[in-house]
Amino acid sequence: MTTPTIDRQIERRLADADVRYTRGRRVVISALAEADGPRSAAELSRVIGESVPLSSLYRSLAVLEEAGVLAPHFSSPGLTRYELAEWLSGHHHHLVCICCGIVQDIEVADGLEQRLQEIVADIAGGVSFSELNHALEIEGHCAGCA
Amino acid sequence: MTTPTIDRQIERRLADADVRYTRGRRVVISALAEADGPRSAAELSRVIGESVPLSSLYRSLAVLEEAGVLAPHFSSPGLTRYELAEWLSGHHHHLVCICCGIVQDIEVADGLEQRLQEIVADIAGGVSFSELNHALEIEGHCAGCA
DNA sequence: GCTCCTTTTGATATTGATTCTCGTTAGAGT
DNA sequence: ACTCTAACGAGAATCAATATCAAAAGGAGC
Repeated sequence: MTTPTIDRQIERRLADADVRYTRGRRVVISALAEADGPRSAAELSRVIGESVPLSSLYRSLAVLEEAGVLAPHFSSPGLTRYELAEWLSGHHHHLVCICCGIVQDIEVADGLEQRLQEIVADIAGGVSFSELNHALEIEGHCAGCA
Repeated sequence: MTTPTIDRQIERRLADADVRYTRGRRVVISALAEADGPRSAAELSRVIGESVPLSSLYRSLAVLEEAGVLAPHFSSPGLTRYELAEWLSGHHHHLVCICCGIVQDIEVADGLEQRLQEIVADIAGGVSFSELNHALEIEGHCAGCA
């Protein structure tokens, strides 16, 4: 369930953006907060039920992404999954199942994460992009598909 | 353009899979070999022109992926980009433009790549996935969008 | 080159995720 | 409670991708 802390942070962020934190949007956030990885509109709808119609669900996801509360994630053909933005959930990486497409969050221990940051900084030094972020995706077969 | 070496490797792989290396498929491979990153069906079609209709282009991409010659890449909502599989193009990572979605390949120097491998191996050790592959995506703004 | 057989092609219809439209409803401030 | 604007929700529209199926092309044997 959504922690009170996260909920208050979202309330503040949405208020700053003049976006209302309505019932439907709270339901979406709550479902994503309970998930252990990014979820698509269809996956969320399955969990949430009919209390939020698909068209509203899609609009809520778009609005919350626009406000910086959600981040999109792409790993399966033709659909977008969403997760809480990193300033809410903490920096993490993903395990992606090649077989069924499900995505699971992983925390990386501080020491490893720091070494990763160094590598990314080294790479970013020689490149024409202005670096903002990095994502390490590890692909494999999940327990269910093994 | 497609190098003769890569072309011969693909010929052999497709022959082994009983899949013909037809004109349309050669055009697709050639366009992807010239690109400096993954490309979608629409992007390829723009380059290739009308000599390969979209329906055939999509089918070629699916067949070539099935045969292990192409690998899909997801970084923009609602579309799949393809690139030559790593056994053809070499292991590499990606720069993803947050703004326009374009993806550019990057080579990572051997030393850095080795450190990256170590980190991934460390992470994979404590996880319920059978690890097969890793991908480091660096997100930022490309030169055109900066 | 010709025949037969199988794979591939290409125009079109279809699916599925997502977005748009627009009249109705609900929130926030007064 | 009143007003004004943002949000909702049902359905239509869009767009990438897939399925269909008759016609064309590749390859093997003669």
